[in-house]
Amino acid sequence: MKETDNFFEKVYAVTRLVPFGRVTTYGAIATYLGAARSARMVGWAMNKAHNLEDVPAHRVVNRKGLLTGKHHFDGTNLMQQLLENEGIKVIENQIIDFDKVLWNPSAEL
DNA sequence: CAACTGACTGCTA
DNA sequence: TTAGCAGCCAGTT
Repeated sequence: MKETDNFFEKVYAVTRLVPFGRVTTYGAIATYLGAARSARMVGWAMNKAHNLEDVPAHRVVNRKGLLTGKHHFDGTNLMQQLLENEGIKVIENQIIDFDKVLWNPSAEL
């Protein structure tokens, strides 16, 4: 493939470092990587990452706490199911107490 | 070769 | 306050 996956590689690394029961946003990761305006690229990285079991893409949601990417998972509510499995409450694709489960790499790291 | 879409975000009306 | 629009990078058609 490509060796310049530094950006994507970092996305995978941060996503994998997300603590149990916590979630992060595309913007948070993008900003942490220095590409605040490239939040979409994070989503693109997740698209490829969803093939990698090592990358908990279900812990990555948009800034509203909405499970925008759940549609990309195998099942229809697989992403929501995984989040609930971690103790995160999700209703109608929206994370409850999103501010409490939000994990900021720039702040925590 | 050119244009559009896409797991988003932030600003302006 | 809520709603709408433009900007960004990369991949696909």
